[in-house]
Amino acid sequence: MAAERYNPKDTEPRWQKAWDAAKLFETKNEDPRPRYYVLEMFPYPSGRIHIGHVRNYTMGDVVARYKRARGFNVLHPMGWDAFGMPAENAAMQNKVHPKEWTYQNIAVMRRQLKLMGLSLDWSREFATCDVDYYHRQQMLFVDFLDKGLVHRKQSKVNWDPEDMTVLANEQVIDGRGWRSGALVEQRELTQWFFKITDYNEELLTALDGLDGWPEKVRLMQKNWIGKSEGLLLRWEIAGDAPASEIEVYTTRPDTLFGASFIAIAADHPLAKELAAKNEKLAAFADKCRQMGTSVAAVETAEKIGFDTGLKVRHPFDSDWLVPVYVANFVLMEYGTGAIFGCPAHDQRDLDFANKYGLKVTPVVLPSGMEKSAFVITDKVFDGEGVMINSRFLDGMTPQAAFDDVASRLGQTMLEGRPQSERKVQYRLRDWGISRQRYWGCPIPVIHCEVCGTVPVPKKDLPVKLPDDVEFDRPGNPLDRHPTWRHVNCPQCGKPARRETDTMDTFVDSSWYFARFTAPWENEPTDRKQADSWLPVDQYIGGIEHAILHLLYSRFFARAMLATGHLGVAEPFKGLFTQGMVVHETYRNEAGWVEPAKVRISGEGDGRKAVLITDGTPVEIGPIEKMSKSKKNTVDPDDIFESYGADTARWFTLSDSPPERDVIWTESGAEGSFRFVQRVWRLVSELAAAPAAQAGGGGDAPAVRKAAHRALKLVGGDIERLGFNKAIARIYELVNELASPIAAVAAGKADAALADACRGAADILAQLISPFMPHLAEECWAALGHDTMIGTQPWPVFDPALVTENEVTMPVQINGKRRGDLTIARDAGQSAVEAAVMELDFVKAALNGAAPRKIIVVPQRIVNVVV
RNA sequence: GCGGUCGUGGCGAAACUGGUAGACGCAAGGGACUUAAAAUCCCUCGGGCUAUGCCCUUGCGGGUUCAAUUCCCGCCGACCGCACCA
Repeated sequence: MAAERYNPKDTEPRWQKAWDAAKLFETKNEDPRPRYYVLEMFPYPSGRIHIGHVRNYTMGDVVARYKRARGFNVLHPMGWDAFGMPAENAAMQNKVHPKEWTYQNIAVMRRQLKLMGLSLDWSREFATCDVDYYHRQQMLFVDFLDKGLVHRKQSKVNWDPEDMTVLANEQVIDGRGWRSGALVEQRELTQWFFKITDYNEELLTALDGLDGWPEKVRLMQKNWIGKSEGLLLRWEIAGDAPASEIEVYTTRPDTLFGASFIAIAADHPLAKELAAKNEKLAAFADKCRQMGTSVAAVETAEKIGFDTGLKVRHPFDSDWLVPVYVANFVLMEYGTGAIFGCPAHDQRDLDFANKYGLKVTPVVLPSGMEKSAFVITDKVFDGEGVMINSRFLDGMTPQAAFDDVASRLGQTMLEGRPQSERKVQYRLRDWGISRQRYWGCPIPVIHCEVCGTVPVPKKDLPVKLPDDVEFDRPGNPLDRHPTWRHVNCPQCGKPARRETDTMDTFVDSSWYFARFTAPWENEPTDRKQADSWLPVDQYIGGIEHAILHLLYSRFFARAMLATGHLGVAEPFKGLFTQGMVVHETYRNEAGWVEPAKVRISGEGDGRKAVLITDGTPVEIGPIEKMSKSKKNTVDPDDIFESYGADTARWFTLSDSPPERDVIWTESGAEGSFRFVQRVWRLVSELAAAPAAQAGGGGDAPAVRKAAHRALKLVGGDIERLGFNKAIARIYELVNELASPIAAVAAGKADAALADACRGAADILAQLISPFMPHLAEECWAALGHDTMIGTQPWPVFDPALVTENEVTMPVQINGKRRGDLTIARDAGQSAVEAAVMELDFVKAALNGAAPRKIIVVPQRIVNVVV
């Protein structure tokens, strides 16, 4: 009667085949049931999947399987974010073509993902480097161009000297390329840009409606868009100068009477003109530019300036002359490249003023402080208060003063124009998408000397990447290709040349979710299908994409809406950012040591690690993100091989909340595997139990109650993506079922208990099915069902089974629990009070006196205050 | 510097909307079964004490409340994002 051990190597491939044969996870667009779209961020085909992918895709799969069981027509597709630099690096290092390298990796990773038993619709699979896909992306580009959403301009760009390509602002992290880590340089280049700034206000305000997104991500996007409301303010230059005025941007016009200098950027047109005639200034400007290239320098850089000798007139007092400096902390890229400095209320201005001995006049007095006691030395005041030293603004709040200044200067004229106007400024810049690389989507444009830049006509699309390219030198192979770039102008027919830049790979991932809804379509999307599937109900991926990919996709949806390819503006209704899988690190004199070679003993501070082979000590390092260099990786294939996919799936969702990192431990994985075996043992023992029972007791209602309670809680937990909690509930249920099932298996229970156990086991199989689908199928079959559990509806929770007529409430004396009271569920306040007064420990506490108060929270708690 | 998140046993963590703090898992210790091992099962597992009970305990210090891990104020610490953005 001893049950055989569960063998995932046998069951997992068997059930995967059965699902495939039944086409269980292929989604039909014609299916009339309500739709649910769950998507995990598609992987870059780097070579092999890592355990982080396992966690990410398991989360999506749990949701997909659960929603399917709840009666939804679920779309759960998979594809490959397949263009990008690593393929070219591999080409250069290993003499393998990027295409070959990429598709080989895809084949390996597809096989690995299939081992996981994910309920994916593989019939919709594509890679972004498929001609079919980038063809449609080129169609989108041409339509965007036509609609004025793409433009070409010369600008200062971030140049990654190692990857020899341009990077978007979003791809520069701490002054370094996000992929290469090389220090980024500034270069002037002509580039293609998507006009994401056309949507800055909308991208900002629509964030409020994204209540299915983590607050953190919304905030990060909000800060990235960086809206500020202020005033453009024109200052007349006194005396002879190359210009007659300087325009500044300020968010604090209320502090205008605290102004003590004007500062302009080294790249400001006026600064350039002055520098042309002033060698010292030119040298100073050069110094500023050099400092500007590295963020590290900016952090420590001192505020320095150069007095131009120019003076401007204060807008409210033409006799008040303010000096003009060129300063290193003013950016040409933001606002007008010129500011007015109010040292008392801006820390940078104060540092600058203190260095150059400029006047510091406080104009906002903190509420409740005496004017005489208010002194600014080296720390500014930037809080709320009341205006002082500001003539007609005195006594106002800063907000009122802001409005007063805006309205007055909006009416005074300077050279025929209002002296100021309200201006909303954003930090967000247009998205530069040109990359000087081969392995990307070609930008479908032709440069003609006569006609200018001409989009490739749609009938001539796709512009295919040539296969015969050389990677023997750095730079863009498309540029060096002998024939590819030569083409006749589609307008005039004269010889012209192709654009050789390709698109940023973030373009590819900005609309793939829409393509999945109809990947066979000739147009980029099938409007009917896209509109009814989108927005994605639940999107799951890493927090590292909080800005880049998620902001670009939101822009793309709007651009596709404007060009008629989509009917929705927001691509992702629900967003979940999952944590990583991390692992402890180990090292000895020889360097990092693989976890598999280490044995651990002891606990707490006394934990010790030794090398298994010779017992020499190993230092236990910090828990870190898995990386090859620290050798703390775990290969999913090894896990599948020794424990099976179900164990890996179960473990990566156990213990830690999904948004937090989970620590991979060998003992934890073994624990999960033990649980797999435990479930199988219980189910198979129950299935093998003798039909004739010897009678005798067991609490059948308690078994049913436990199962239904778990059913209710696990369902709720999955809905809220509380996978770790759902798993804890399932453990609880199994603990509760263990001894009743053992009794049934031993033939020592009556028919009622046996019946209750079979019902509970059915429920258990269904509860684990989203997490461990292979085990669930095996149990379901063992329990005598001839269906697949993957086709079964989620069981209906029966509230009557979990409510009881009596409740047990804790009873507190002065807020401390002293005992409990079991009483009818619907007992009223007075009945509870009366019952409590009869309890011995309450009588003892009262010692004959009457209680001061009795608080009764029905069905919850009683507190007696003495 | 600005903005945000979070501090609970040896460890990962639970605790619905202010209502029994530590569910569940890992590790550890003890025991049963076994010739033995594996597997499995049972018990203990925040700290203290004058121990059938009582006291303390959710980073620290205050406050509100009958009642605080949860709300408020002030510190300390960790992590994340942005960063000369006017």
